[in-house]
Amino acid sequence: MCEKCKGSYYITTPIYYPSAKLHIGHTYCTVATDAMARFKRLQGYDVLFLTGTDEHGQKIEDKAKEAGVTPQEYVDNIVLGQGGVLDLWKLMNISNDRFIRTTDDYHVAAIQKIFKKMYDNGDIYKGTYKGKYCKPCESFWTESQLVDGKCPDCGRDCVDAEEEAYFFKLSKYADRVQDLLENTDFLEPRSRVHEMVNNFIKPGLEDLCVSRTSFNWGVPVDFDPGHVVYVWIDALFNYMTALGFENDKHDDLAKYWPANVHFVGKEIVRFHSIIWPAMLMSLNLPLPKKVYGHGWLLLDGGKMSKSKGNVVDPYILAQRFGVDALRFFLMRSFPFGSDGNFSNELLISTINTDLANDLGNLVSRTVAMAQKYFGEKLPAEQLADEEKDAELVAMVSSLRNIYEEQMEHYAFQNALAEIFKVISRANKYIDENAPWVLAKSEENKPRLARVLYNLLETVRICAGLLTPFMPETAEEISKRLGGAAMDWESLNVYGLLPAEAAPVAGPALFPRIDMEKELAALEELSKPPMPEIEIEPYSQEQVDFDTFCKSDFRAVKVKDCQPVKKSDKLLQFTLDDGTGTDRQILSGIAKYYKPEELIGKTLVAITNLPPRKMMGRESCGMLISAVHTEKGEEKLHLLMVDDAIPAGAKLC
RNA sequence: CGCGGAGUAGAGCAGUUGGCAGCUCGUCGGGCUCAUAACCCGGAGGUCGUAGGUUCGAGUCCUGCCUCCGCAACCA
Repeated sequence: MCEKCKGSYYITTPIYYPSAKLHIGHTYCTVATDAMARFKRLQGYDVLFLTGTDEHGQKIEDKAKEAGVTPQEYVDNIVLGQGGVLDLWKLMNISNDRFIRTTDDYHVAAIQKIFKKMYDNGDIYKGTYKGKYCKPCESFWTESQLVDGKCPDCGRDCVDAEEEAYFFKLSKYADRVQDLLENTDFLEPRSRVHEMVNNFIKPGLEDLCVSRTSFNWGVPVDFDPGHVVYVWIDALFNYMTALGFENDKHDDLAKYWPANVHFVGKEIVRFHSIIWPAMLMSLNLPLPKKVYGHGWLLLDGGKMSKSKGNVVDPYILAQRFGVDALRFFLMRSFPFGSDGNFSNELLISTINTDLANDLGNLVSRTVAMAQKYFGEKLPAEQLADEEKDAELVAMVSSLRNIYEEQMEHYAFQNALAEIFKVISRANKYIDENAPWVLAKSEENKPRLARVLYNLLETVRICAGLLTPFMPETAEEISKRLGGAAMDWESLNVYGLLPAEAAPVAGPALFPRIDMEKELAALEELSKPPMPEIEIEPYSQEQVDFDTFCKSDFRAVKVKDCQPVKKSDKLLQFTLDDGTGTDRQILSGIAKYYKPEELIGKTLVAITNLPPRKMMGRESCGMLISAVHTEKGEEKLHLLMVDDAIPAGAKLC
């Protein structure tokens, strides 16, 4: 096969759930996929790069209701609106060929056909979702969710109940999926395989409930009104409907399926490595060649989450530091397969060290010397020095293949490290050859010209290989070198830059960032204006007097208070409630109080709540606290009353 | 004994199939003046969490233990 027709390459990101704006974690995954897609294009593959959004489900329905809009309006705003998903990918210079939304007409119609096909072949069957039902709560629970055989919400008895639903025969494919995971390199990194097999396959795969009747915002099951297709089939098949599977919108299935790789976050590895292959097996379709579960960006050592309020906004970072710098940082700093600790300090120091000091400065000093010593272009007469040039030339000559090897294994961090080893070597080469000394005598001009040529050629190849990560920077460097070639083949041939190269000066590619100042500025920006004190909105619903009177509030004295083992939230109280028998109550307030400081206090408790087990211990009642929010942080104060009040005194 | 991951220099991390413990930042000393106060060289700093085992040889493989993180559980 000729070099220029290497065949097709299909790569995907997950389709993201637009229940809120996307953050740096989504950006990380998409940038990685983009880098891989651009790398494959550079190599000469015919690439299809797909990303999109997964727009159905209960949560979106709820969010839309909250916002007072239709679900469609809600997702349209987050996907298409200003600062939305499409805007973000445009800003980040993402080169996706297609963007699929699960609300697209062709996808919806295709999903209905797929569902019917699996129903017709017997792998989807109508069954009953057997569970426990709590009548007062109107909630379904599985056996394992029950606490002591009672409703986990209210502690009351549950009854056996059945609800009609469709199931996919996942269990039928358990053996084949286990074989796929254990005996092929379908799922990478390898460490994820153990997790999947031990956690989900070995305990026994149950058939999967693939429809819902509890909400409407989804693809309707067209032959059974009232049921909507649940996320598994709806979302996972996007990878195929986007190519024209069961629809006429596209016609690339033969060309691109099976996918070369699905990049997914580790939280959805399970869906992609177990459920997805099983469904494809059911339809007798080829499986994707690989699923790669990448790590997460952690913040302060923990998961990023909206509730923690520590979500990093990619917009702010891209606007302050530049898109290429941000893309570079994400790929350079973290091994793709494992978690990494994100921090602004690391971001800034990476930009300063690699991009400003090493790469930017190398380009700057090289171009400046060429112009200073030779004017418009280098002279053709050049003198190589075998001994002095050998190491640099050898490193640059072998760089493309070393880089390629790393890229093929999704080791972006290592691929970039290899490039920067060469950049570093080039800076050293300048020192070794001291061009400013050579420039002092006319007879050394040919040698000087060759030294500068070697540097320019090094920059050409390094910049070319940086294209997948920093497309704009690579293009700018090509211009600075006088329009240097950076196609894949040329990056493997040392000496392609014309001897009479005519470099062009320009402003610093990556100005150094003042760490202290920048951190302070970011700190300011990331602080959303938090109200000093925030209180819970008042209830609009009225409670009738009789119902209220049923609540038996009592003053209680804390006899003892202990932390609960293995729980970071619970405290166990032994209380004197005036009856002569100790009352035990568990309360999730360990974050706010040290156990010992509560002993002896007089508190208020509601005593006639049904007992409830927590972490295996019984809690008889609830301690009353005052809660509010202060600068975005939840605050809690136990109600402590006058110690003169005797234990058991009724509050009314 | 729920599942999984991690513990390597002051900080952040790399160490693929066992073979002289490395990188970046910081720090200390030196060099250079082309360049973005940058670049180059050198020094200091590690009982590789811990105890045992396999081996000629273990950061790497095996076993026990400790600590941290994620999932799960729980948050009346």
